[in-house]
Amino acid sequence: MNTVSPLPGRSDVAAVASSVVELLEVLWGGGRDLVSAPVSVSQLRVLYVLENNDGINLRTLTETLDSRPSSVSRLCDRLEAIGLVQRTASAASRRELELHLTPAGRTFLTDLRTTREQALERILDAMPGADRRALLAGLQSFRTAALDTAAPGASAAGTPAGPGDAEATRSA
Amino acid sequence: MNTVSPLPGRSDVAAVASSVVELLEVLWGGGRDLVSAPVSVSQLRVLYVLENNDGINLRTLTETLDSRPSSVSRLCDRLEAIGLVQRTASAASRRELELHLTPAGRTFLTDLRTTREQALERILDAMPGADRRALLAGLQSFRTAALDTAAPGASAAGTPAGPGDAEATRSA
DNA sequence: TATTGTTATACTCTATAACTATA
DNA sequence: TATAGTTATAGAGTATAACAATA
Repeated sequence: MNTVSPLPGRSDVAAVASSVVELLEVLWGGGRDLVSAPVSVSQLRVLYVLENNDGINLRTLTETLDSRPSSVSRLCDRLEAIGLVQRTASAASRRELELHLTPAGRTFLTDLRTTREQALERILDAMPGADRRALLAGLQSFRTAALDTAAPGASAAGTPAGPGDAEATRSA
Repeated sequence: MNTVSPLPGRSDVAAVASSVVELLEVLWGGGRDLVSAPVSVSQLRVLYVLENNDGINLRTLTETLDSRPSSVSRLCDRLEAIGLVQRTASAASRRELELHLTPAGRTFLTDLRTTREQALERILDAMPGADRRALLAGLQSFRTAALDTAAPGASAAGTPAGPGDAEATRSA
């Protein structure tokens, strides 16, 4: 039982912790520039929501972010300008629109998560293995409780399907 | 061993988790409006730093926040205007100044922490006691590792003296 | 008339650059 | 001259209100 290589689920811990932080960002309101993101935190929140709710309209996105239509419209302007998001016409109604993550948008999120988890792993490396396992168990349980408690029926953030996922990633 | 009242360290967990998030906010960049704070996250970060570094000058505060003097100067303008921060003349040099948290500033932070920890406790209540204890142990260890790894010698955030503090809250 | 999305306007936050005053 | 702090000025984010288009 060493602290170096053959440790069970070291990057699992990083993945779960990362998803908890993402949860907190949407739940509490957001981070800032986080790593070396070319997008702001506000824009990042948009990407998170679109990742799990592809094709939603601006109104729904606004409500999910607990923001205002004008702000979200401006956000989408810039996200579309840098090619991470796309606005398309809605099939249902001609006054609505569909918001989509572009392939570049998905790639960006993947890269961001990798960067974050690597940063977390540097810290986790300095922790005793027992503590790391305790943290993993605790965070998994916390995430489940947070999802059930604060976001009943909403699937705003949280990585689509984390490695250590045994419970409800989205409850409803 | 129930989940309701006589649980060991339930608010300890909340306090430690809250301080970890505060750590992440300064370490990673910040949250947003968080609860119902009358101050922005940027202003909140200033308060955090001043709480642990009373009387520092604007240059040092700027470096700690990894920002620019002009931005921080504006931030202090507004924080001073709402009475949470005070600028005083420096004893050392006539071209420097000392930044202080006012009593109102300290009260604000105390109230904010209470609000946050209550919000956390609502989630923690939904967790099995064993998971809660594991989370506590894991987060304490994580915080220690994060302080030692990412901020060697810096004491930017982290509640002054948390309940479950056994290790280095500030390392140098 | 109600709803979706946008634009008009204003304030905060951030940053680069220019400025004042010390040292 | 170098440093501490403050003002320009400009871009991004947010919000309220007014507007166009659709239902």
